[in-house]
Amino acid sequence: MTDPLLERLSAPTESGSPVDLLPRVVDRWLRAPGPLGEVEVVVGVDGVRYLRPSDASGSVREEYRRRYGRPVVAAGEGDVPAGLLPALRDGSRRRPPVDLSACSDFERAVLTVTAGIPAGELRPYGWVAREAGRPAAVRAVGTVLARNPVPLLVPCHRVSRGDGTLGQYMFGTTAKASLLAAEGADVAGLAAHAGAGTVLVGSDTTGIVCLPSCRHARRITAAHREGFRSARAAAAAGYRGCRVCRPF
DNA sequence: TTTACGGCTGACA
DNA sequence: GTGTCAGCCGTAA
Repeated sequence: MTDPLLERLSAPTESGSPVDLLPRVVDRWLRAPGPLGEVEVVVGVDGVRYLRPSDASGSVREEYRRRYGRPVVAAGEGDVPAGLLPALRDGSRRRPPVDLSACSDFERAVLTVTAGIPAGELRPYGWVAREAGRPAAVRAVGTVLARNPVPLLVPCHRVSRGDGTLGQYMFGTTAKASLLAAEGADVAGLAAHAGAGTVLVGSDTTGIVCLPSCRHARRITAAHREGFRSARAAAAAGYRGCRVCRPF
């Protein structure tokens, strides 16, 4: 550490008591293996603040400083948050703490809703907007997710377009599909539903409709499965929405 | 304060 | 079925 400001922040005070201000104003940066290749991660005392694909030129740290106005130093051995490596290896594991305090209320709401989408399942942008309390802000949800500070940890790859197609992704659509496949999603089957215009899948024995990727939708036997092109069509047919995936 | 811009959607030709 | 377009809405410049 050569920055004089950082040295002063970490120095003992005149009264002799150590100041632990340093970790509160300076974040830690590290590289870690991710499901799509190496990633760079910035960690603060309250959790992971930023994550991006590795870039040898140092642009990730530069982008972080510019976006959040906070200095970054290399992390030490003990600075890797518990749960980070398993979460990056397998999206279904328990996540490390994530610090979204630099986000706006709307961004935090969108990211929090997104974080609750189960592994291997998809929810539409409009669904996220509704669950975040701003049903009309569908487009804005896309904007927030495009800037997701912690992709993979907040699984924005599990958000799809309303017609069932995958939509765009920070790391590319192919990466989105492969992440979902690794989580157990039937990507080809979901694409087939979307291609057929089927947005919802119901069971004629229960009268319940689900989003096609919902764990309950997968259990409907072929003989009793009925596809719908819209929530309105499903409701008109007397179906109610699944309480797990809440399609409408 | 204003404007432009998106990981979108639904309607309409 | 497939384009196109206007509308929507939070951000950043």
